[in-house]
Amino acid sequence: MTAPSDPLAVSSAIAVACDRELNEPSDVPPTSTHTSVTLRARVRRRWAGSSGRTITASHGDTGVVPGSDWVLHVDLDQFIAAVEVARRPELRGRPVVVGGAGDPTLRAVVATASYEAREFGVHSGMPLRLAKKRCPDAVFLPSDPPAYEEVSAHVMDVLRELPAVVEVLGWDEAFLGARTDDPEALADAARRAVKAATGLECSVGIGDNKLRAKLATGFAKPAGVYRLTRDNWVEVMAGRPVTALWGIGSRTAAKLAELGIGTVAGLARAEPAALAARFGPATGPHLRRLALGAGDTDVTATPWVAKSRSRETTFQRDLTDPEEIRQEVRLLARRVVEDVRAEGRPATRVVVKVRFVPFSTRTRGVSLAEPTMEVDRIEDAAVAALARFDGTRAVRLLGVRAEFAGGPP
DNA sequence: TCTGGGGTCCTAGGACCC
DNA sequence: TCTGGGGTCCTAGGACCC
Repeated sequence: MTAPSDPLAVSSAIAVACDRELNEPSDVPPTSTHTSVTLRARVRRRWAGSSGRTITASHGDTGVVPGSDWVLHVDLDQFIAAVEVARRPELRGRPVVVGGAGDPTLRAVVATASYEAREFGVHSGMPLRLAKKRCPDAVFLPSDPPAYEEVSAHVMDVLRELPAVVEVLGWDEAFLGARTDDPEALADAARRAVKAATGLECSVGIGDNKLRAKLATGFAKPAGVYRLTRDNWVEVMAGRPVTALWGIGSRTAAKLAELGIGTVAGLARAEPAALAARFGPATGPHLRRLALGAGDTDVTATPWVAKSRSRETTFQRDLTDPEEIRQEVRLLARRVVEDVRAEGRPATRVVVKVRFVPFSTRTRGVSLAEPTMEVDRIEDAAVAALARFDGTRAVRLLGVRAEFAGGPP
C-alpha cells in the first residue's frame, strides 16, 4: 500500500479504512485471538446482572446508528482542586496544588492543580518539590480522599436522575448511555444539574462510542461540550500524536516511533500483522483500531467490583533494616485485611511489592491454601512473599495487595 | 524533577499434562 | 533414541489510567 503524502488523500484513506473496519460484520472471527475492547465488553456483559439497566448496541460492538444511541462522557473540571476551593472560597482565583500531606518538602506528587497553577507548568504526577519551584506562591493542600468521595457520590447521584444509564469510571468521570435525538441537550442538562447541585463545573464529550466520547471531553474543557464521531474523527484526530489516544502512553508511543509511526493517521494505516509482531496478537491490532476511532458502546450501570485491594507506602527515608521492613509489611498487610473484611470477600492470593533505591520495582506473590479473611494468615503470607526478595538492598516503597477470586461476589 | 497511591489488563515464559 | 506438540495454569513484569 502506498502512503499518500497529500493530507486530504491521507484523510480519505483513513476514512475508507474506518468505514471498512467499522462496517465489517465478521470483525472478530471466532478463531481470532483478538480480545481487548470487544472481549472485555463481552465479559462485562456476561456479568451484567439485574441490578442495573444496560444499553447494548444492537449494531455490533463498534457501530451505532447516529441519532439513536449515544455515549456521553462527563468529566469534572480540576475536580480535587475545585472541591478544595468550594470549601475555602478565599482560594478562588489562586494557584492551588493538592497532593500528599500538602508539604512540598516531602516525597509526594501533585494529585490535581487548579487552572491558575497549571499556568505555571504544574500538572498531575509532578513531584510537589518541583511544583513549589515552578509556582512558589501556590497554596499547597493535603489530599483528603474521603471529602472527594463524598462529593463524587453526590455528583453520580445527580447524573443518575438524567434519562441515561450511568457508568462510573472514577471519582470525577462517568459514561452516560442514552437513546436521544439531541445529545447536546442531554450534555447541557448534565452540566446544569451538576452545577446546580454541587457548584462544580464539568465538561461533556459526546461520541458514537466510548473512545470517541472520552476523547471529545478533552476538546470540551473547560466547562464545555464537544461532539466527536466517525464524521469528524479523521479531521480532528488524524494529525495528532498517537499519545492523544486513550490507552497509548509514552512507552507504546516510543515503540511505535521505532516503527516509523508517530501520528494517529500513521497508526491507522499501519499493517496489523506488523503491529501484532511487535505488540502481541491482541494488543497490536487493538492499537490500530484505536487509531480508527473504534470502540465499544456498552454503557452499564452494574456496580464495579474490585478484583484486588492494596496498600502501599513510599517512605520519606529509605529502609535498610530487614526487621523494620518486615514490620512495615505486617502493618500494610493488616491495613489490607481491614479493606478485605470490609469487602466481605476472602482473599486468594497476597502479593508484596518492593521498590528498591533508586526506583526499580519488583513483586512476589503467594497463593493462599484456601480463600481467607483471617488477619494472621494474610499477614504471614505477606511476610513469606517478602522473604523471597533479595534482602540486601535499600527500599523506598513497600506495598501489599490481596487478590479476590475471579467472578462476581 | 529523582519520580504517590490505587487500580486494571495483557504478555511471556515455565510448569505440567496428555 | 533424549525427542513432539498442544493446551492450560501460574507467575512476574510491563503498561496504562485516574
